Amino acid sequence: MGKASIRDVANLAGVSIATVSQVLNGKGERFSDATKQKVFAARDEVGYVPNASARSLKRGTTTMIGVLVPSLRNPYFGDIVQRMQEGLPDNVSLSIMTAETATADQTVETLVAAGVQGIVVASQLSNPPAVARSLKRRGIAMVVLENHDELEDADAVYSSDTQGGRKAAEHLIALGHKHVVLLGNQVYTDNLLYRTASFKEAMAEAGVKVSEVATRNLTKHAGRAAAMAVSVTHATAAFALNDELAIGLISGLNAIGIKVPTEMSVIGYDDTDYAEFFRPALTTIEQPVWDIAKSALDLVLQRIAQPDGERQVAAFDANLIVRESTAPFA
Amino acid sequence: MGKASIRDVANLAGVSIATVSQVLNGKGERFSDATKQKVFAARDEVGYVPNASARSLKRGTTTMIGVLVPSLRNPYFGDIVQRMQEGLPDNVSLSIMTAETATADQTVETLVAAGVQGIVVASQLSNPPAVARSLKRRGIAMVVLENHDELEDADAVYSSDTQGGRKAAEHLIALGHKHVVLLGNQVYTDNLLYRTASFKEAMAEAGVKVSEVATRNLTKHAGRAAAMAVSVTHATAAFALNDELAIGLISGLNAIGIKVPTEMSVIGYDDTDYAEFFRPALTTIEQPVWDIAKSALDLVLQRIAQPDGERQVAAFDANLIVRESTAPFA
DNA sequence: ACTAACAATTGAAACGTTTAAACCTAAATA
DNA sequence: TATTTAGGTTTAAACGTTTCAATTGTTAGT
Repeated sequence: MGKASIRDVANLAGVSIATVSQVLNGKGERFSDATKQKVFAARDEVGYVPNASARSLKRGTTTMIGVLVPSLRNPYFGDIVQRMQEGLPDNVSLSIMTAETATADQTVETLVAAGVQGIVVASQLSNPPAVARSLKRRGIAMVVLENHDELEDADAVYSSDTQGGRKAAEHLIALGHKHVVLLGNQVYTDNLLYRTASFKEAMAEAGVKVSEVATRNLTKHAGRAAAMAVSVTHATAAFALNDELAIGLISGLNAIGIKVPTEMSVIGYDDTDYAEFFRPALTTIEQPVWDIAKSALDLVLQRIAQPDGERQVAAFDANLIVRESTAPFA
Repeated sequence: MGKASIRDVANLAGVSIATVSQVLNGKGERFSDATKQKVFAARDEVGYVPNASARSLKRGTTTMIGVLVPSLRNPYFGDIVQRMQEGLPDNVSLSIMTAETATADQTVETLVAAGVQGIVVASQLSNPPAVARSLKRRGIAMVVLENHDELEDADAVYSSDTQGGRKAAEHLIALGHKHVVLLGNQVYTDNLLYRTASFKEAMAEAGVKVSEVATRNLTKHAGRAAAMAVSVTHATAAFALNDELAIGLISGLNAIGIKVPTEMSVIGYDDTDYAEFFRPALTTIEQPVWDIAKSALDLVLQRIAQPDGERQVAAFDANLIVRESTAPFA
């Protein structure tokens, strides 16, 4: 009834547990075929599956990688996680957790306690360098999905938010807008900080006025709720900090009778799947999800294999995708 | 350098490892305050975190629950997972994996090997009753997110697809449509089987013609690709097996100049967040995600605590949400 | 026949915890 | 004074593996 252990297999096969272990782990070059057969047969008969705890206790290593994202409700992160999952080597598995800023540090500890070998962090930590240092000291690999210069103790992969913010700005400038709103969270994460800073900087250079409208978070609902606040600024274009927000904003704008893009242009960020399908199709800044996910996975795996290599950083371009939600200022 | 063990804490504090263990696990009623302080201080100094493998090996129990969903790219599942995550008791964690039909069985084994205590399965298994039996024999709790009558060895939670399919049909019938298309996957899962069967049954009763258009999968892209095939049927309404498909279909229809809902009505399934924000806002069948996620979590936890109780089933209603993507047959 | 080499298998220690039981000391009771 | 009680702490076994060194047969070489 209780799960079968290696001992049950050994007894049934009439061999020692050492034999069972070696045969089942493919170290069985030296064992006779007869023995191997007996072991496999016994394994199948009792339905033996190695106890993961015991194995990783002995081996001193799990084969789990933790992934920490803010929310799986945002398809951007769903996509990242999905892609990492798909690219996973056979013997390793992902432990996915979600945590907003407030609980991110604590969730990292949960992951560590669960025995992960490495962590990919997309959530905003309270103090990334400190967490990175602590993890490194404990021999756990960490790669962050952000551009943080002071992060000496963690590998990083990101697409340039500085570039993305600027491209969004330049697009709006090129369309002739003179007053835009920056729609975003008030609890800035580092990525968003770069994104907004570069946007504002570019706008300042061009002499375009930017009004800021804060939101509670970066969801569609928050975007919709902000529509009125955006409209009273009398700006002619808006930069939403992500696509979710943009979609919500457009929906809200629509509800109060403001047409996008004729009366107001909206540009998003991320280029999630939905951007293309939404109507008006979203003009947005593309983050190369596929590359980000793949690099993050590669980097963390590599760091686990070789803890003391040089710090690695993979930076990708953020690209403007022009669709229907932006138009020239008439 | 290597991670600190309980022994390091004990040495530094000048006590035995038993003391450390007991104090740190709150069994320390009998220990003097002085000792407790020393232990805590030592723990903090060396940065000790209990080794999860060793702990669960000894305790004979992990605190991990596996979740198996088809894809995190579909916000329906993202939402379910997110909600389970949010409702999680403090000491337990979720191990989320994705697997389409082909690999679902194997992924269950991966989860088992990782030491989960229970599994919530939303993916389609090759042979659910067999998997359920096998898991039960090994003392692992399982709850399936589907309505499967022969599943004696697993708890289940679902919203009635039979009801949902019928409600979708009735809505279209009430609007006066005489020829509709059923847009869906050719690899039917059990849930979808009920969904389509009841839809077709209701349509047959009402004497409405239904044309079937198969898709490769249930994604937005598949929906868009099917637009032409749908249009050539000359049906006046379509039932898409989920919202993703519906969104894709509408987008595709639009691209070939067919207006929704004036020229064709489209109804989806799931009522994901996007249904409400999409334009035209999606008429769809709501699945009570919150209830489903919560019940699934409760049930699996309960089953872990008490493996030999009566089989539990939680069934919810599926509700029609009328928005803008359906209109009377003109 | 005697050793050497080899093939096949096993004994036993170790991984880091938890926990029941045992132990020690000092104070309380008889 | 002898004995119990209680408080405070430790000993040691166990959990299920993996793995190195040791052991047993066998066969080959001289």
